[in-house]
Amino acid sequence: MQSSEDSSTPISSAPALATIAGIARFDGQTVTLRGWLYNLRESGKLVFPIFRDGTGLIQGVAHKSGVSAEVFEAIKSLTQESSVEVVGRVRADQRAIGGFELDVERITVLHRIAESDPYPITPKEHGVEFLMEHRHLWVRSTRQAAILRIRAEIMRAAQEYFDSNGFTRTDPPILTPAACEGTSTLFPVDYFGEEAFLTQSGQLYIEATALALGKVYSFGPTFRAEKSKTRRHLTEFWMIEPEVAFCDLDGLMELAENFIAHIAQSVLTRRAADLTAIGRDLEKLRAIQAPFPRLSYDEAAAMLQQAYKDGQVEQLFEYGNDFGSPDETWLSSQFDRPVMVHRYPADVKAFYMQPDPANNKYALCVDVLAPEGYGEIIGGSQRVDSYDLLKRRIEAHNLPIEAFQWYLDLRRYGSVPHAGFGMGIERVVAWLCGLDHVRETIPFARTLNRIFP
RNA sequence: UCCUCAGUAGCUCAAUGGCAGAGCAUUCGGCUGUUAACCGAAGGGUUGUAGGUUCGAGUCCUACCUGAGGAGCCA
Repeated sequence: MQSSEDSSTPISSAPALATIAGIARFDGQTVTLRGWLYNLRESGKLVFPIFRDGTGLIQGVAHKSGVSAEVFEAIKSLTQESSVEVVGRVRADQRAIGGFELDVERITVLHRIAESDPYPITPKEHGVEFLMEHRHLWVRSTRQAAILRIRAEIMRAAQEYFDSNGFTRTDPPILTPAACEGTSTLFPVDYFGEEAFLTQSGQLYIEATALALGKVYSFGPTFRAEKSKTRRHLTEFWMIEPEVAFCDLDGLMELAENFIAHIAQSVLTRRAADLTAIGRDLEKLRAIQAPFPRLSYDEAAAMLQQAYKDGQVEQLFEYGNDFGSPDETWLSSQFDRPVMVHRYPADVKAFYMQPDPANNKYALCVDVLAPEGYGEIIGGSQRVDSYDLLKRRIEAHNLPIEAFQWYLDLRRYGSVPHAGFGMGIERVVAWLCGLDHVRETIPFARTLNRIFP
């Protein structure tokens, strides 16, 4: 009977299997590494193969007089990204990038890439189109791998925050019968002859589960058929959405700032090496602590109008409109941590947002704008809890009332004040990593002009 | 949908309207500590597509295709 540990037994009989990230504890010992050739340098009778194994990079060294002719030739003729199993002695060395080198003793070439069809992504520069066309290979690069590890940590920390604060994860359906806010930005699918849509938000559904379980969240992909071609947009992206019964706007803003601060500090603690590897300024992340600055829409609008007078923004902000992208960029650049803008005019916001009792021209909503021009990362609100008002809103927006009967039931049977928000994971990854574009924040980005590979 | 920019070797880019080039990658040779190593050599092209102007077009004009950045909309 084979034990499960056999899966980590080297292919050839060989010393203990090690990973590059955990190589330090094997100093002076002979180990087996499994991975790929990252790059190869030669200097006469010396070869320096650099290996990667998914956890890091390590430089190997072999001297012609130190190994058999077969081993030396095998290393010398390796091609980039050929897969190998290497046996060698780990040696601390100041000259090496990771602090350790591997004196190669034996090598098994699992798959050697032919010279006639070399690995396309070389260690030099490449353009966006070429890299996206080869995304399935691009993810092997150290930078892309680091970003994906940071993404994984952001997702883990986000779930951890809710899981350890009394929330229950309740994921809504991805196939949905009707639009939340109009159908123009939805992807239609054929559902046994009926038209269905891919979800663009699970919010309405988690309002239902929040009234069942109190504090809930959902986490999954969402789809928007917006023809947006910017560094902040994907057509398929991951959103994490909490929804809380007996919660008002103030409670929601407190939740949002504590949630974001927890994610930022977790990434800083657990993925500092990856952040450094991709060139992120860690000081900017250390500043991300609650509380965050809060601005009412009116205060933000006044700041924008003053900024126009001072020549800091190009276009005069017209009071009553939603903020444009350049407006958000300028506003967020005034702070060293995310800024929460609340109480927008109800007219520019969604039908399900609760009016401010102090002035019903305003909606009890909040947008969280990330610093450094990364834009809106969270949009949320207190929800309308009155049956009559919600029904009037649905009718005023010309939405099909039949499709919303179940949603109205939530106000018909034991309605309570409740609030929630949605946070786009990719924008948070782009922001925390300091990236130019969200296409690098997800393994395989779906954008306006790309659904390949 | 609109605005702007780009498309030349496998990749990244040059080329005043006048012989289509370099670096990297690949192959061959050299080098006993290289750090996107370096040095020498070789192979590698229907200049996105279709028209047009011109003695002559990679270069100018028109249309289309593809991509990028931005606006609107959004997370």
